Parts: sequence; structure tokens; C-alpha cells
Amino acid sequence: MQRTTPTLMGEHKRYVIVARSLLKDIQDGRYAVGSLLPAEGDLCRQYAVSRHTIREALRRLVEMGVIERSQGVGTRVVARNARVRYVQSVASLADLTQYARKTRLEVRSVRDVIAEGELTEMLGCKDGQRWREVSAVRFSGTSEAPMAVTRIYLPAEFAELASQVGATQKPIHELIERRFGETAVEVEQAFGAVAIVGEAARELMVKDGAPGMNVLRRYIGSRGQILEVVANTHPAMPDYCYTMRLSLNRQNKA
Amino acid sequence: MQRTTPTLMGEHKRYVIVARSLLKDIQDGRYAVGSLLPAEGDLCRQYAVSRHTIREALRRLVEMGVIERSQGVGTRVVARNARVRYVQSVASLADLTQYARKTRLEVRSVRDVIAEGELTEMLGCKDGQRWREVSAVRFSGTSEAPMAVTRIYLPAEFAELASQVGATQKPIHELIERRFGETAVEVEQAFGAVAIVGEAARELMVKDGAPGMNVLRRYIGSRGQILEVVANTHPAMPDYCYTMRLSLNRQNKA
DNA sequence: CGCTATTTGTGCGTATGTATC
DNA sequence: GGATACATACGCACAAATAGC
Repeated sequence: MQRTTPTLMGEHKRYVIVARSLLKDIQDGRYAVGSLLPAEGDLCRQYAVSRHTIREALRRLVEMGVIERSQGVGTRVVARNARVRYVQSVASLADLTQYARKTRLEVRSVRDVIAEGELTEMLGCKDGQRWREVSAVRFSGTSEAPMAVTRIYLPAEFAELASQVGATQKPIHELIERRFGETAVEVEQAFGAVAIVGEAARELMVKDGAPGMNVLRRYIGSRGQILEVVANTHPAMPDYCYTMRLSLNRQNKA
Repeated sequence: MQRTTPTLMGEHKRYVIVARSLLKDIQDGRYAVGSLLPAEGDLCRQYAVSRHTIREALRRLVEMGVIERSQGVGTRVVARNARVRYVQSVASLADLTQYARKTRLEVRSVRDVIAEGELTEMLGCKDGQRWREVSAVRFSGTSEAPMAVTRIYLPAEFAELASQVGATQKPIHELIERRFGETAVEVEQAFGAVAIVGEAARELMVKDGAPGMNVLRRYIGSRGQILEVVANTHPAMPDYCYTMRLSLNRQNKA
């Protein structure tokens, strides 16, 4: 292709033209989701550009989540449109808890339990599985006011870590990663309202039946196994409020 | 090639070696945050590789959020560590509400209010600002049980949309986008426990003072202005439970 | 203001490595 | 083994943005 018309070509970058064209073809269904795009070499001839330019265009589409590429196979269409527009990000799992660094955890009891019924459902495991349950209360460092009652469930193979709870500021899943090399690749969080009753009400210094918020977190390992489950109960707003921010992900323009 | 061991040992790719080396230099402070990295040409000589290889390495670091590059200027260090490892994604803002398609909203009252005191704080605006407040109850389509009481706050310039609430299945922020061209680029969500009292308790058919969960959502436009604020109050679990999933963002290994 | 030097961005050609079928 | 496809890597040239004189 002639490269002697800089003023004309300066308007549009070639890889952008190619990317736009391919994206349009995908959106219009000329390349079906699940099918393979032509090989790089074919696209070079088709658009009369170098392989480098084709690869730059395809790279854009990969970043948009429209295609996936694998060596020895080809370029597969995986979506008609650019993916996810809104994302929430946290730099580390510790941010999930949103606790200031200066909080302390006082352990109340440690015991072994066998999952059944409601507990099975909460932990998301099978009936009969063994867990070590640590009950604790979290205090704000600055005041004596308790901010949450906590129950931590560890599967039997990590049970020994229960003794570390409260002894270190580090979250348990970090200990699991360090000690057993299992990293949480996914975390499920659930929020819901509950009445605070019994022991929990005494610990949180609220009257029996006062409104509270439950935050349940399941840490899931690379093979889908549950590494840890934490259940927190917090007293009513404005004492405790969990906030998150979602941002528009502008990744644009193909 | 033997596949018995994961490809951990080799990693002879040159751009990976360069990326790792540069990242280490950044983390060790040899390249300070805010400073410029050597130009591509210098790095070529330094590592005795082609410019292509250097650019591939730098591309990795850009994706990790460690450096930023600009034409005519250079490559600037912007962080010592890779950014965000865990992300939650939602495909559209409608997913936030997690309501099944088959719910309906019954409007109870519409009135204009002037923000002051507690309301100012909740809306995140200045005292004296005018809002239109729509009070409503959301019902599950399948049963007659109410699932939440809702208050929607619209700034004065969008007030006319209040009449659309309940008349359409579309979320209000979509109407704002269509009608006024203002897109929500950010959403803040806050969760907290409250006692359900008075009118809300009657509507939700729970007894006065029963535990509930408040979900407050602020939709924020491109110029930072608030487009809409929605406050939902839900009865206790398991009737309502807000769940989210965070996934590990595997993109490093530099 | 224009000019120049510098730096990254775009684009082409070619060759070889490596995963998959 | 062979064919095919993407991945890595070298080289070169020119465009576009920026900063400083």
C-alpha cells in the first residue's frame, strides 16, 4: 500500500480502521459469536496492511473482550459487544472489610462443628463437612464500642490457623495464602438485615431484637473450594455502613 | 515439550525479563514514582534487545498501571505496585438492583422537598437544593408480598420524570440518559441496617421496629452532579439479600 | 513565533518459536 | 511428522506530540 500520502492517512490510523471494521462485522453477525475470525495472514491480504497492523487491531478487540486468541487455534469471537461498563475495584481483599487498621479482634470461643441444615446453606458446602468455628468481637481501636460480632469458619484442613485469629492483624485468607499457598480467586459477599438477639445483642450493647446488618463473605480458591467463610453482624446505621463505588469503564472507540 | 511441570522455570521471553527487571527497579525505588523512565532507545541499548521487545515489556507495565506513556514526553512511573487485583463487574446499572424483570412499582406519593439537615447528608448535596421525592413500594410480580419501600429523589431539572416512575419498567437513570443525555459515570452504593418503623412497617407488613436493610444509591453524572438518588428499605433476610461476587484479575506475572 | 531535538506512536518487512490439530 | 495459527523478536522508516530554545 502506498505510504506517500501522509496528509490523507494521518486522519485515520489503520489499525483503528481495521478494528472498527471487524467490530462492525461482529456486531452485524457476519462473524458469529463462537466462530473463528480469519487468520492474521488472511486479514493482512484482506485489508492490505501488514501483520503488525492486524495484530494491533486485534489487540484492541481483545481488550474490549470481543475476541479471544490462542496460539495454534485462532481468534475466536466471544461477544458481540464490548464487555463490562461498570466496575468496582478493590486493591486487596483487605479492603473489603473496610476496617481501619486500628481495630482489634477478641476471640470468645473456638469449637469444631459439623455442617448441617442452615449452617450448610450459609457455608455453601455439603452436609456433614467439618469446620472450625471461631466466635469473636471486633472493637474499634479508638473507642471501647464493639463494631461487630464475627464468626469465622475454617475448613478442617486449615483449622490450625484458628489459633492465629486475634493474634495477628492480618486477615485469615492471607495466612492461608502464606501457609498453604491457596489464593482466593473469588469472593462472594452477601448483605442482609437481621435482628440482633441474645449473646450478640449483649456484645454489641444493643437491646434484644435491634436491627443489624449481616455481611457474609466466602473466599473461594482456585479449584472452587471454600477457603474461609466469615459472617459479620453490625449494628444499625450510622454506626456501620458499607459503601462501594462503581465507575464507568470507558474503553472506547475501537 | 514436557507438560508435567507448569512453565515456571523457563520464562525465557525477553519482554518478560525486561518487564520484571523494570518492575523490580520501580518497586525498589531506583525509578521513583513521578519520574521518567529512560527512553525506549536507551532501554534497547541497556538490555540489548530490539525496540519491539522494549515496547512489549512497557505495554505490560502500562496494563498493570505502573507506568503511563505519552508521546513527546516519555514514560512516567505512576505507582510502585500493580493496581487492582479484584474487580466486581456489572454489565449494566440495571444489574445493581438485582430485581427480577417481573416486579412492579406502586407510587404512593410525589412531592417537592428542599434538602436540609439529614436529607442533605443522605443526598450528598448542599442545603436548600430542591428535589422531587417519589415514595413507592416495590412488589414481586409473583406474590403480593412487598419487597421494599423506595424513595426516589430527582433534582429539580429532571423533576418532570417523576411522572414516569411506575409507568415504565425502565430504571430512571435510563430515562435521564435518553431524555437529557446525561449518563451516570459513577454510582455510590451504601448498605446499612435500620429499624423499619411507621408507614414503611405497614407497607412491608412487618411489625414496627423490625430489622431492615437500607440500600442507598447515588447516580453521578459526568460533571460530578447528582442525577438521581434512590433509597430502598428491605425487610430482613432471607426475604432479601444483596450479593456480589469479586474475581481475581489475573493479568500480571510480569 | 517558528525551529529543532527528543520521545513515543504507527507501520512495514522478515524470520523463527511454539502450541494445536 | 506436517500444516496451521498465533507469539516472539529482529530490523527500519516516518508521523505526531511535546518541550525548550
